[in-house]
Amino acid sequence: MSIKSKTTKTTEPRIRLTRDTVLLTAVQIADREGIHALTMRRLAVELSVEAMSIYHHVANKNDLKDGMINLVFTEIVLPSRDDDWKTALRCRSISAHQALIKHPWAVGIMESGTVPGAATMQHHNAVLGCLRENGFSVLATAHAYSVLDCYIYGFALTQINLPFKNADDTADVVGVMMAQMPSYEYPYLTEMAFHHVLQPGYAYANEFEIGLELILEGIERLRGTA
Amino acid sequence: MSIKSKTTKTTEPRIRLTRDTVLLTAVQIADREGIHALTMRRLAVELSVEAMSIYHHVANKNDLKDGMINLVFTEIVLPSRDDDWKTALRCRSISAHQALIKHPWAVGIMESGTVPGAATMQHHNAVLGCLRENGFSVLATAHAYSVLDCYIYGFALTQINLPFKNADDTADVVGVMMAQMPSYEYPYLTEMAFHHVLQPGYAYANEFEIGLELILEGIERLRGTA
DNA sequence: GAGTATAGCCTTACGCTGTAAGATTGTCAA
DNA sequence: TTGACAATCTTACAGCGTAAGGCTATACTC
Repeated sequence: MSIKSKTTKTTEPRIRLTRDTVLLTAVQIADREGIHALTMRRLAVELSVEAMSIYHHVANKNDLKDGMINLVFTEIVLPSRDDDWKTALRCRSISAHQALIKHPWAVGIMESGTVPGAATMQHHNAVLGCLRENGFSVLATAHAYSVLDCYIYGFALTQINLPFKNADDTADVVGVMMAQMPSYEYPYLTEMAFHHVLQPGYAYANEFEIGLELILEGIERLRGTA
Repeated sequence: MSIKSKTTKTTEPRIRLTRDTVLLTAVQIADREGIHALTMRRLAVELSVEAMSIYHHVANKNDLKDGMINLVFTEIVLPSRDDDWKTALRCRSISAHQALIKHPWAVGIMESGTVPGAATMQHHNAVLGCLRENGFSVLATAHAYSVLDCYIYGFALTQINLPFKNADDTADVVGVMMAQMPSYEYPYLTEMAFHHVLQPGYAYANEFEIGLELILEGIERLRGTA
């Protein structure tokens, strides 16, 4: 029973926005309907608020995106100190890949200088630490981290941009592409399509761990080098 | 002297647009001023034309982007048949990296299902051929191509999104970042900054060929496998 | 409890975007 | 010369991010 409740016009208690609810709702919209559906007005509707109210919790749309990216990093498991470095990095890499696929807009909006948030910094620090504490020099750590993360981001980018999302799609899309072009023009592309991509059970996502293992083995050889 | 030239109003001969000039001009704008500066009206001005005229040569802005991407692929050298597979792939990979850095918008607009153009298809076909003709099975080729190209795209993405562009920038940006955060909070990040990134002569771009070599060696081990 | 400052939310408005619809005009074939 | 058609232009619209400023519920002071 508030003081106001006896007056004729019971003004509803204002549900107050927070930066976290704004970011979380934005991520949900982007996940469900794509990053293009995420407009300030659309976000406002979802928050039962007017568009301009959001600007009291984020500086602008770029700041909103930065916060969203940081939320994605929150989901990535840090390399565990209980495992050997290779296992730890493998788990963390698979987790990172999953997060980027779960939020397919993330890798796309990293362009144009995002400001790293706390979770992002913590993540980078932990991965660097995993290498440094296991016999990698500073230089070797830099090399290893670069090649590993570039692969993870590049794979996610590639997978997300594939025109097909599942096995059924694949047959359709590849079928149309193959029909449009004479098979003698791109023979190796055609071969790859028929002898690999169109085979039952094919899914590009399976490729991730194969490349990951190749790179982890390469990183192993960096250990102990200057 | 056209027939019309004796009339009072000498109508200038219309300079006719072509898809190629539209695409080329669009690439120039995006290169010079960033992809955000590339609007249909801005492009129209550059072409001395009204915005809607462009739509007679491209279906819509997405089609424009597809064409631009294909133009970028045009610049990437194909793996040479005169070299051994490793040299050929190395040259092509470095060339691809250069093209993506020269047109930093390219990797960013590959999102959301671009339709591959002829140059793109030819490029993929040639790289696949380079592997298939040198003792790689279809499966090994798929693995090799995936890991290699993911690395190239991921590296370009990473390099482009770095907050600093040159050595001078680096000192500034890292300096500000380090000042903002207590060094004990992210010790390994701090170490990497001071002992590697801030060292004279540092440039992240140099990292590319190191990771590339690591991956090429990994690919070599795929040769002859099923 | 009353008064007041302020943070949070809303209203209005502006210049920008991509592009649909249809008028107009330059060019080329007959 | 004429007619057809393809290329270009004009106008218009809905939706975008966000600047400026008004209103009000809440929280702090006395």
